[in-house]
Amino acid sequence: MESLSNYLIKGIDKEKKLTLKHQKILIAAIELISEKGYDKVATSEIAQRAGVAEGTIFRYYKTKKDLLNAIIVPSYIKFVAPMCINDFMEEVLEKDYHSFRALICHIVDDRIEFAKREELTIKILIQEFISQKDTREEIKEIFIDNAYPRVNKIIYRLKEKGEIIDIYTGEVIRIIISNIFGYFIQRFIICPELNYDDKHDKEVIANTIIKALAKEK
Amino acid sequence: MESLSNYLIKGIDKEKKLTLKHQKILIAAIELISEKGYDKVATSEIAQRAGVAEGTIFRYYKTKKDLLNAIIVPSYIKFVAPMCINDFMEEVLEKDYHSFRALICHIVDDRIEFAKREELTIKILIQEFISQKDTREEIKEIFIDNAYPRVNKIIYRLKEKGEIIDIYTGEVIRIIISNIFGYFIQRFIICPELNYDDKHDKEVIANTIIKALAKEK
Amino acid sequence: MESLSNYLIKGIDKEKKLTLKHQKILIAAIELISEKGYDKVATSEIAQRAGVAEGTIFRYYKTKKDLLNAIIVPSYIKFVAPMCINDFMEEVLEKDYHSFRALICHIVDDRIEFAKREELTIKILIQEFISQKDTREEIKEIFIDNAYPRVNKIIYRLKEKGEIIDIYTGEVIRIIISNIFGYFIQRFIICPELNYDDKHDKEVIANTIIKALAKEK
Amino acid sequence: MESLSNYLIKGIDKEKKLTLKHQKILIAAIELISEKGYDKVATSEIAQRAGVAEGTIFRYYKTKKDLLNAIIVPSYIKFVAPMCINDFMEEVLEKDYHSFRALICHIVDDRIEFAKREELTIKILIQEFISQKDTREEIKEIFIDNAYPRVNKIIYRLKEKGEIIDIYTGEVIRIIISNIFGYFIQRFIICPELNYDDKHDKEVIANTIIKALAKEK
DNA sequence: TATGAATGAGTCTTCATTCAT
DNA sequence: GATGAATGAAGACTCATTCAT
Repeated sequence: MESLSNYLIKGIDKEKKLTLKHQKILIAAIELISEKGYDKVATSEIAQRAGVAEGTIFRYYKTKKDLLNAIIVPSYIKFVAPMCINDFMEEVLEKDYHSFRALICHIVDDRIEFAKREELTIKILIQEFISQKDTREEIKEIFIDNAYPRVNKIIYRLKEKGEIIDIYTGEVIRIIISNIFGYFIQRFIICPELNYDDKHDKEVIANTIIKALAKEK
Repeated sequence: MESLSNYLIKGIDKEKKLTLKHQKILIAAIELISEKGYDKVATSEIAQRAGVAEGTIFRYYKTKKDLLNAIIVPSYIKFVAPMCINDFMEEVLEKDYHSFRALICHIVDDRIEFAKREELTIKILIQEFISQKDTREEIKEIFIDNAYPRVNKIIYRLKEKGEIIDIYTGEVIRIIISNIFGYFIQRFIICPELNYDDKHDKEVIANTIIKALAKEK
Repeated sequence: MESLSNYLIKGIDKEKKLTLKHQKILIAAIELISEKGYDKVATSEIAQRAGVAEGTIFRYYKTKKDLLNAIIVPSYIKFVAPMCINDFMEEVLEKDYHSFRALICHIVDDRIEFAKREELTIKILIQEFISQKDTREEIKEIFIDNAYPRVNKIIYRLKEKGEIIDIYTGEVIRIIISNIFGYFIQRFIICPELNYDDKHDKEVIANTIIKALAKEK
Repeated sequence: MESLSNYLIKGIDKEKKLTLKHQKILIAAIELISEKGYDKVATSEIAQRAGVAEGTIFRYYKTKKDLLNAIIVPSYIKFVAPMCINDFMEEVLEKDYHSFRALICHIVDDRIEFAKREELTIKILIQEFISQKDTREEIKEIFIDNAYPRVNKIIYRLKEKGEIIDIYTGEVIRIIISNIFGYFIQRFIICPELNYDDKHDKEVIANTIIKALAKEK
């Protein structure tokens, strides 16, 4: 099985030009896995929905697990990527009095929009992250190597500027992630049958995080 | 398979006096499932760790799924039960200015202590709830039937008294649950290798929830 | 496993005084096996319906197969017995012109009455005879050893007297049995939901056999 | 499991070109089931005799029961089919004085020849029909839907023409079937070790049926 | 004598993976 | 590249039988 790290390096630009069959396989896999979960989907089922022979899947992915990674990892990376881009954060942080609010509002808005676009893969990402130990370990590793140092620096800066309260970085991250992913889980997994008012929801989530973290002045 | 609702009614006190083998099976199952996840554990493996013939498992549980339920459901019920007890909440709510803070502090403290005691089953509960659709549906149903009406009433009262902000009940619940379970997931699933300072953590979580929900006065 | 022959010898008078539990086991077994077939009934099921512990069954019958034999064999023996009793047949045969008709009518009437009384065991007998090779072999052996010589003699006598046509004994037997058991199979196995007019049915069956076998004069 | 009715419609011509392994599986299954009965044969045993992996069986038949149906149903249909063909019967019935005799002789001859060709499947058919309730129900249903109306009409016609005695259709059918299948049971199941003189046997069976049913003139 | 918990071999079935075409 | 038949290990579950109490 190829490791997630490999995907991180060479994975993304792979998507340039997939063959039609390859695309169909990916789409079928994403649909089915998001419906039933990785372990509950047979490769034969994916092949059937993709209109492809079962063997063909194994031309593109040496193992079933690789196929899962091909779905999860890019999605994960795209999800975390913004936090790895220097300029964006820096810029936000240099701004005026409202910068922390602006930062959180931006993150919440951006990530919810992203999750709406990639609903199925986000759903898979969450489910596999929670239930598959190895997937979790690999994603965790990617996070620690790539996103964490940067995020840590940003949070450190915010604390210095007196924008946020003085709790551990891990806690700040947990509070942000819990509230955003708590929403995803409610919306995409527990109650997908309800209607959601994006604008209202974003506001509530952003406010929750801001009130929890912002330093009272 | 017996329905979860049956467990709700008659399940808990069942644990009076299990035979030794029965206990061993439960313990082995809890350990293994919490380590690897329900689908990844074979009944033969459970039997082996329990020092019991495979067939013996099926004397106690008609199906493997029943065994899972015997683990998950009591745990879930005990987790949710406090919210179903009238007196407790009522009492807290009648208190003075600090009542909402007291309520949240109590819930957070109580549930974290509970989760520490039942770490393995809580872990299983979370993982299966997220990854198994049917488990989720059943638990959801129990919640809607039993806890929701009561919780709704309490939240309504808090809103009336001007203690908490005016957002939907679902959102209040999500914020509370996200932050508590977000902590559990971090502590028990993602980073179980770290040390945790209970007192500090409870404070941070309680504060997060309170700041997010309390009405500014 | 005890052989059928043993039952033949010592089996019947066994029924003198069965304990209550023993009786209940037999009754439960007969009901269940006639409903579902020997292989489809679990000993645990029999024990349950009999209100007896599973182990108790094995006090009375060393194996499950022995239990089946205890049901089948007496039923078979009672079914075949009349043909082994000298006096009855002799007597009939000595009678006047209508003797062959009388014989067949008597057999048909007698065996149908018997089958009605013992419907469940007859049903079991037929089913197991057809589907279980070893049961069949044992019953066949009993027939060849006990009933056949006698029956053969009777048929021979009837041929001599010009009452019946000159075909092989085996064929005579087959024609009689086919038509009687064909009726049982229809009545008890294929269409048990219909109502049956005993008098009419006996007539039809007897006539069928008589017309087929009687020598035209 | 595909319903028997589906087999009725599309099943027969399926046999065009089975793969070699498929054929081997069918042959092994037919042999083993006819020897020991469906319930007594393990799929692993079939696989072994067929020289095939056990899993291969399940590529061709979703369940073991489906495999049984694949054997029984075509055999049953071919057995009953002649009675569903208009022209044949019509033609026979239009004939002269000997038409009823001709009809029965034809049926007896034809069906015995068929049974000789398909001895093993006929054996399976009989055994499973008698012992498996669900198989019986399905075959019964097919008979009632397809063959019965046609057979009923023919019998009605024969009665009108004064060819046969006035008894219920069900009885006519039973007499015919009992005598033909009684022969099969004797020949293929009870005493397969004997030699049979086809010509003689056919005559005896046909005569039995004719004498039983024909109206004396 | 009666129990019923325990056994473990045996059953059907699934499915990721391989490979000859 | 693409196929899909074939594999066989592994899975959940059943049940006649035993045996300590």
